[in-house]
Amino acid sequence: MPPTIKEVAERARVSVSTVSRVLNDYPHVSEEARERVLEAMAELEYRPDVAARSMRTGTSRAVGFVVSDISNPLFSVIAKGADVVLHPRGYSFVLATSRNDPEREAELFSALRQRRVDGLIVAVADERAPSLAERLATFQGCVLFDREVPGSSADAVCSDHAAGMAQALAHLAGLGHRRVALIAGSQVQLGSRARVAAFRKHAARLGLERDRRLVRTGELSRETGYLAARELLSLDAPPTALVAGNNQLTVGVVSALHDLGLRVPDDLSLVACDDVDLTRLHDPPIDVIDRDPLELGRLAAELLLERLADRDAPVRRVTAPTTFVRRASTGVPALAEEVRSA
Amino acid sequence: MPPTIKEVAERARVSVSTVSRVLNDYPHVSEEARERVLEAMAELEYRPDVAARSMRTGTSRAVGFVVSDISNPLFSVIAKGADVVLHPRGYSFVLATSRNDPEREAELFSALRQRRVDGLIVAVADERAPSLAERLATFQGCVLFDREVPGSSADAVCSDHAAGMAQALAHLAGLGHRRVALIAGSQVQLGSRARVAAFRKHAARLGLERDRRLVRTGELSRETGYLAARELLSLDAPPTALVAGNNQLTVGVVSALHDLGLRVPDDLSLVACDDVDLTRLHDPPIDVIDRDPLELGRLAAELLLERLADRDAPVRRVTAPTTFVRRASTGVPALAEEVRSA
DNA sequence: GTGAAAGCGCTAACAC
DNA sequence: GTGTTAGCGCTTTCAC
Repeated sequence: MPPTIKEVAERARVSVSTVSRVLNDYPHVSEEARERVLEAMAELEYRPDVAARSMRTGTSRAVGFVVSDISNPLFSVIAKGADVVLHPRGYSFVLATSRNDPEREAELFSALRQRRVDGLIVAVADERAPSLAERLATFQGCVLFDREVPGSSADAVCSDHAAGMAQALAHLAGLGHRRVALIAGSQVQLGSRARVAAFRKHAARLGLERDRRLVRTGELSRETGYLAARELLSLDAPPTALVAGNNQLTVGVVSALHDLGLRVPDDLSLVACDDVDLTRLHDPPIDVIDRDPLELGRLAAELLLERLADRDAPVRRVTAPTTFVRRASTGVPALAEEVRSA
Repeated sequence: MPPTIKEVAERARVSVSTVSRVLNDYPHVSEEARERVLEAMAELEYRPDVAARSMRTGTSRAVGFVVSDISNPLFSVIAKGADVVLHPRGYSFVLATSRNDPEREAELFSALRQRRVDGLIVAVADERAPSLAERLATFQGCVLFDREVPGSSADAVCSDHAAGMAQALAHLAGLGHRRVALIAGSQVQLGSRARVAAFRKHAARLGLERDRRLVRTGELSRETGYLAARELLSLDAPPTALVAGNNQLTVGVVSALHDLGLRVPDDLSLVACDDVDLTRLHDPPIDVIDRDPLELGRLAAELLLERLADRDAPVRRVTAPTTFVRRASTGVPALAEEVRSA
């Protein structure tokens, strides 16, 4: 059994209240008492019981991290970034995965509240889920990742998807592409929505072909990426360039190209969203719209800590940059055109 | 404020003990009372407070997951697998990352104990860390992943590294390789130790060249993989085949080959340990010694739950299979020999 | 500057 | 079959 505050008090020959005061850095404790207490705590390797403390104070120094799938490298790196700032501040990290199912997610929120986690870092499955804003508001703090919940006053960290998409499309247009396709996620999540909107806007501005069939949305999975890529490439007039709107979609797209025996960039130019080992070490390396997920995790954690420190601070939504990284998966469309007409 | 057991009791016109009995499925409750309680709980959306409960019972229905780095896909997939079995049983998942630092890890154990987590799933940083066995024993249950702690009676789930390594080396030997190198991790972790031991044993059995310089051990990082690969390839007599003993090492090795302008399998045959997107979608696809990390996570969680259900059950160490998956990154050494002598 | 004591929400004796 | 109550380990008035 771990030592209790009572044992520390006895050993230090003071009352439990004095020990508690030392523990919580209260001012009115004599130097002498404080020292005896500190000594006793060290000798017993005393650590205050979190459950008891949280029952008294309503606070637990734990935060929930809710994402669709922790094995997605984007989320696992964000988790790592958040941990980097949370851990030194004494916060624990409760992981929960929603599988992108709003009902399961609601259940997770409930369980996390029951655990009295102080705050949440969460990429909600569906921004329009019923009474989501109210649910989120039951936590002392909540930071949305790349999401926007109607009616919610939650803080958020988002990415400037438009900037990277604009650069990528400008690059493709400059290369001579006119038929560019996008595979993206569901429109109930800001991240995917922003990518689609930016794609449409900049495609129009750059004079790319407007063809609704060139924009596919669906689940953010490998399967969707695979199927969408195959469908796009079997169009009468297939695209000469493709943007994969998420790391899982990219995996599917690359598999599809492989199965079809198509080479990048000769047969198709490819741009991925979010940099992972696969995009960096692919042969040839894949152009990406990149962002810094470790930094996003850090930012989210910092926002959350600030919120927990001051519930009444103004709502903050911070936007982190994305940039287009040129590598070797994009080229002139000429060859692809030839291949097609051959 | 969430509803308390008292409010439920009042609403159901029973005492708190009856509510508690219903909550904990005690036998002696009248059907009528039970129903009124259930109804009241539903109406209030009551969820028992975990802190209060855990203070009373000493149990928290939370487990700690301690690994070096959650962004390593092996660990994030194991986490996912464990979550699949833990979540439906009502357990929460507290994530903690050690960065492979035994001191930090000890600190994490202490924090997790303070949180009263019931059990641990952990890949310890250093099996020989001082009083590690005792530390682990302070938890009601503990499952080691691919580790063996001297003097500890913790359960464990391990991989049969020897089997996959034997198959891989037999394959390479069959292709005609005689100089095969291994890059692996530190010897204070069973996983790496087993791979090195199996490599040495089967290399000897198959009559491969014995050259100490061909076995490199170090940190399980991309940097180590990169540097070790470059060193091996600049040997007077470089290896004709290479086994990368971990997914991070593989990333480094592939980078090194890329920087050196070397192609697989023409210039070097490559076998990786653990299958990831990179190995599957590399051009050419990389041969791997594979295992099922999702299943490993499930297994670990099941072992832990069984331990928590019966502290006195016999210690269990389960071993899951590994298999060599032939793809396209290994070939006859002939060409490499020519290249070298040219 | 310090101690005594109430009480956070729950479970588990114990009494009836 | 049900209610009363002590107490888990802590924080926080309130006295002194």
